[in-house]
Amino acid sequence: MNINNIKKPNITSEEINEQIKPVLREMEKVGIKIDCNALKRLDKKLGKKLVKIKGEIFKLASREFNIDSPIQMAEVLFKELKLSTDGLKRTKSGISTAASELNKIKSEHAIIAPILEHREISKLLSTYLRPLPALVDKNDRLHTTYGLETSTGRLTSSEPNLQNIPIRGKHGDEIRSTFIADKGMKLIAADYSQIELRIVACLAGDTAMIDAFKKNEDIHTRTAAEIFNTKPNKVSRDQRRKAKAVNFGIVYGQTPYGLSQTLGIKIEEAAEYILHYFDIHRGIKGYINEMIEKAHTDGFVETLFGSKRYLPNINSRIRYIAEAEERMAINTPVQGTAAEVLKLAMIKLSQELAKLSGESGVKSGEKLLQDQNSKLLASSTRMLLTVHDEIVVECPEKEAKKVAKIVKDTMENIIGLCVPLQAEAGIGDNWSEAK
DNA sequence: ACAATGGTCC
DNA sequence: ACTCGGACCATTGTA
Repeated sequence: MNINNIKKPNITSEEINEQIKPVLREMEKVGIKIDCNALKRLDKKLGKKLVKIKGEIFKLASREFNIDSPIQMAEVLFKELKLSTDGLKRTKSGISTAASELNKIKSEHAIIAPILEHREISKLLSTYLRPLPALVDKNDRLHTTYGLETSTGRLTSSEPNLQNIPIRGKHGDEIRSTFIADKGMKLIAADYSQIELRIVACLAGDTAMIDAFKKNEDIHTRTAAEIFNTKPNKVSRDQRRKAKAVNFGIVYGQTPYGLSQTLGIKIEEAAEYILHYFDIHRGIKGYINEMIEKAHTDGFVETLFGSKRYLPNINSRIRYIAEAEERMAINTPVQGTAAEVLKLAMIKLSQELAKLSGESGVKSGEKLLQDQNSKLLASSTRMLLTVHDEIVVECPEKEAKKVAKIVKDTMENIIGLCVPLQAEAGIGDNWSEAK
């Protein structure tokens, strides 16, 4: 890896993981408050809607069946209603009824739209709205468990997973807004902007990309201008959307097929975009080749802080297996380094926030003030959540602005890359508002 | 109890 | 002919 663009870290990934552990245990213990009543109201509202949609689906299918069963769904759609199956993905047991596939035949029959809506709502009900209220403590707070065992170095969150709480979709905001700050407190949500792209720009030493980030340009617009041979101010919304998918895909080792699926365009068109992209971004192309070559010869790749991922099947004669590991070889250093940067920021931030409750707290060492002090700590500033490139903090209302600045500054200055790191911090009474 | 399928997040 | 990076969880249906 060409690390000439980056200062050599003086800490290893193992040390980072040791230091993040107590920080995570503390976050788990504190938990985050949710508005159970709001959650139950939403449950009721969407529950009613679901019943209505169910009726529509049965009417259009001319019979009742289990909508949650892909087998029965496929039978209704493809045997009874005889919807076309060509171009649709197959599963072991027949035709796939995944949303991405149903979207392709949406115009064929009026039953598809309510099915998709049913899927969306039943997902929210069964995974979030119903289970979460049952998991709160006596203070209405949810406590997740963070894990360190991933192949890239990212954190996991389980029981409950608070890293996949809905944010897109029709009801995303409604659900996020049930994650609230305690009385007298505010939530601060801060996330890195395009941290993975910034990291790959540096790992790859891609001059065009480094230049863009240094000038604080809109990276997707710039990419669009590049691949569509136009000026940034002439880029259309659709061109920017496509360029965003291209940028996104770089980090994943995206293929023309994958990009065509994501964008719903022809493979040939996708291939053109990618080729044109690599023509301009020689650094990125070089990085990809370098990682694949390293994985073939060494059997592993590594992150900036030295976390290794072994790829034992990269020399497999079965092509798709070898190719899968080649994509991991491309992605792991990027995703893994981003994870390390976030962990470092969390470690530093926990220290900064601890200092904060120290200064605003007790002035003398009097014994009497000790429980006052512990009360103060209970309502003081602390980290609650982390979601891969985001940190959520809770703090007293009056300090929110000050704390937001500390969070943002800590995240942005945690490491000197070849391009600036940027973090956006928002303040609100709930998670949705704070973003 | 477990595999398959599908869906949510970054 | 067919595929993209990393997780966790709910439901169905079979063993």
